[in-house]
Amino acid sequence: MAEKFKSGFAAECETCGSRHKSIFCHLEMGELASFNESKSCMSFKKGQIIFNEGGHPLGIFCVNSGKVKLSHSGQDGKEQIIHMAKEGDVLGYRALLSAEKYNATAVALDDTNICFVPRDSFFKVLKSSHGLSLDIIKLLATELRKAVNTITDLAQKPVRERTAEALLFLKETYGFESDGATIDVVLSREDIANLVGTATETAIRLLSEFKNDKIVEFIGKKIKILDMAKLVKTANVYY
Amino acid sequence: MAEKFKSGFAAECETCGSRHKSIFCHLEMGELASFNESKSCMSFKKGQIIFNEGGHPLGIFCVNSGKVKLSHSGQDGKEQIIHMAKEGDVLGYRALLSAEKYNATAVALDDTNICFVPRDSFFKVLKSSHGLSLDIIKLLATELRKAVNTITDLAQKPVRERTAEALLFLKETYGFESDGATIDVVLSREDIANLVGTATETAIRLLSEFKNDKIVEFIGKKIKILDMAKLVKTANVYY
DNA sequence: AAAAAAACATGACTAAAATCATGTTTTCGA
DNA sequence: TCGAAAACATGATTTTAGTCATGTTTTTTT
Repeated sequence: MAEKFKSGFAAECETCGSRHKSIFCHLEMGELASFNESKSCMSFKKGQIIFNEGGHPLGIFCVNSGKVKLSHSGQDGKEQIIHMAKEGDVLGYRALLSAEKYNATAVALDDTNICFVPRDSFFKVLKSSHGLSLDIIKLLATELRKAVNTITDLAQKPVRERTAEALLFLKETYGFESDGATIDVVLSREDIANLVGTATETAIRLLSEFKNDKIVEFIGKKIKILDMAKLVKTANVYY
Repeated sequence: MAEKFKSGFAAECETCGSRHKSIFCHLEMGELASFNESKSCMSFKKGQIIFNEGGHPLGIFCVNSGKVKLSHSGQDGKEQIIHMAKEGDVLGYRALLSAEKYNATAVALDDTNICFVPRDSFFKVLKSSHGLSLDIIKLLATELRKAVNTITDLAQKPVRERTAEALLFLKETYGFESDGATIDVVLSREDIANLVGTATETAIRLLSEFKNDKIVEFIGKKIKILDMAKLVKTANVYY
């Protein structure tokens, strides 16, 4: 039993708080027990790689706490951030479900606690639980809509608007700190550029402009939104 | 019985040739019968709308013959083509499965024959067939990977490369005519631009350049690939 | 604490692609 | 079959964003 607490954080899947925010929220206790028996818990320090693009998926990763960026490598190795994960998110399921290699690399942005559920366990439960299948279908279908919207944005919106949109996205994903205005995530300018799909210098310049326009303020490495209305207008979205 | 042949083309789902190319290829005869009873067959002339972005999905569309473009409307109504469908493809399932409105508009590019399977029928079979769920999961997961690759391309590759890539994509999707070189689809330059994610004039110019470079030739409204190796190189892909 | 390495910032320049303008060709409907 | 509309084409210009260069600040490492 003691082995389950290797990293000193995880209890049982049955009582895991993150579960209720995840695709496993509808699982029954018996099904969870199957996960619990086979799962292993891991801690990743900021910057550590959770899995690598091109690798073979051996299971799924349930984020218990922390933040994770998922990025896909383009032409000359330039990375494109395609997802930002937080507590309750499950990672690595897409590759597993389509029986492909990982199409993205997952890197911890924070110290992050993750439970790993091996492939066989996951598929065993998936095969027995039609409800889980339907939930996964819903998740994938929703992700696909988001991806299509991102495609249209990239094809049609100028970098300035997309940069503003990225800040709104980060706010939606990670929320504000207790001051109700500072986005609760630390990213380098390069990460922001890779999320927006632009050059690092351009992202830096645009964020500086937003600062001059009193739309945002930099609090250490974090970004505080001073004028949400103006940010939304800059992003050119109905928000 | 005669009602089933309204449009003079469709027989029974059980004997439908398109089925084997579709997500329904693993369905059993009993399950197909359920589709067959409730389905209705429709014909669309070139340019007709099959369903509209923003509309509520009432069922799924199985393409029996013909070609369909799926496009998502951006900011000022500029359309972004997000999928090109052909015989065996199923349309409208994403919105239905995520219980959302259509996120794209489907337009026939050719005279197209389509079977419509109403929502309830589809879900009835989906609920009873775990195999179908797993096939749909696989389909969605694969579509999601493709979408992520498109996102990276749009963010990182120049228009010239993406235009060449679009031609390769069209070749993959619709194949060649009997001459083994002419892509078997008719698209306007505007459509190609909306597929690439660029201005119509830019698409026109680049295609003219490809013609001057002896990479392609225009045969009426169709595009003939003269130098595949050069096209692949222009697209900057390992093909 | 000093040195090295990232990360951030900004200016100057270049290249890419959009926009605007105009003309020609093709397609389609009356 | 004629006229209008749509599609195609191409030149000129402008805008946008990328690249290159250099300097400063912040972090990290020794």
